[in-house]
Amino acid sequence: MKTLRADAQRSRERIVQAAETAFRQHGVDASLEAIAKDAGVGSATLHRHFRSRRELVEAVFEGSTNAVAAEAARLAAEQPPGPALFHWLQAVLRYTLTNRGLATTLVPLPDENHEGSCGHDALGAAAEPLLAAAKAAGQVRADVTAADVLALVNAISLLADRDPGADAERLLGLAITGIAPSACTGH
Amino acid sequence: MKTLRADAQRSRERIVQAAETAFRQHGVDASLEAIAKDAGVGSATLHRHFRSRRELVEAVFEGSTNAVAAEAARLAAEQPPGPALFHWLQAVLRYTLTNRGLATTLVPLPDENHEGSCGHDALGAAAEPLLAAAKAAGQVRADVTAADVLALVNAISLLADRDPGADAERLLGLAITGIAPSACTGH
DNA sequence: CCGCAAGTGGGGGCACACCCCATTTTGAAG
DNA sequence: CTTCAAAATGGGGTGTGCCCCCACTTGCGG
Repeated sequence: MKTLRADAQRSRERIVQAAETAFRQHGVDASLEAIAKDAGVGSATLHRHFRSRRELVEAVFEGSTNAVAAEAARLAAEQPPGPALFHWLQAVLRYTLTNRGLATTLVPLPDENHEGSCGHDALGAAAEPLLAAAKAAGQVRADVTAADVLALVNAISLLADRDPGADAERLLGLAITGIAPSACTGH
Repeated sequence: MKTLRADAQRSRERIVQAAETAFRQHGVDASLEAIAKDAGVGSATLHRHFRSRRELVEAVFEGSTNAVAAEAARLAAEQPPGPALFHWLQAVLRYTLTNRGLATTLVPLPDENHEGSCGHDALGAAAEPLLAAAKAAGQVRADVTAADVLALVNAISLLADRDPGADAERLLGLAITGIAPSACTGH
């Protein structure tokens, strides 16, 4: 990033702001052209700043995603490892639920060259220490990874995104404590 | 349903057949117009038979969904309750994974007036007895419902749909046996 | 103050969903 | 077999949205 020109920077901010409003009102599938018009820029400008809808969505939610990631440290300091992890996962879930469509952009793009932009990474990094602590305390199975728990939360978010009738928090609770306590999954 | 006219019936079948091919090749987001053309009908005809893309998708997958539902009975007869349930859930998961995009249509439509068409119902009905048996055998927690387990499978399907890197079967295993064996979710 | 690269936006191309309505097809009654 | 009204059809029109081209404007280092 080689220092955007001043006017370009302004355009970018206006677009993100307009997008934030539009996403809140019409979901993340809001018309990009409408966003451009609201922002007072041409659609070409929007497309130059954000090559894809996804990029725009990530820019809009970057701040709040980092805030949720930061929450992890706070919880780790205030609660024992097990509950800290659980409550943080709940927080992540609630966060995605309050922004319909956000869940979709938190799952890593399959072919992404991984330039670190994806908000998924921030959450992954935040989960790591929480999970490690919970494992050390023997409250979480040793063979579970941060990617696993995040994937599960994300999966539930995606479901709740489409089916408002689903009780996402309940499902998270079930996934954590397990549906079948006795391991009947073997042979 | 008041007996479609013969030609209408023929059109309908040709559309479903063309759609099946198109969905396999381009996913469930394939162009409806292209499907209509392949089927040799006008786009208006397609839209009259299937008021929405979703309706068409459901028609295409109706048969195989019922087949998976039927599989439940077979497993129940051949295996003890616990493994039967687990293996059937695995089967449902694999089924959705082999048809990218299918997972989306298996989640019930929020406002649907529930005319029974939704393939979700068939799976729900199939899950019920399996789950009841597993509960009776004490291999599954008593507070879990059929809707719960299916929701979890569906959630994982949705995730895997978007992130091919996710190991869906592994996640299902985790959700069933639980991430945190000791219930650290309390207070 | 100048020049030019960075930045801009209107408008065009394209693809798709969805619908209107003149026309054809069906099938049952006479 | 003829007739004909209702059922079914499909070409084409409309609207919307994404994306890009390219002539034009603007910030800013010299």
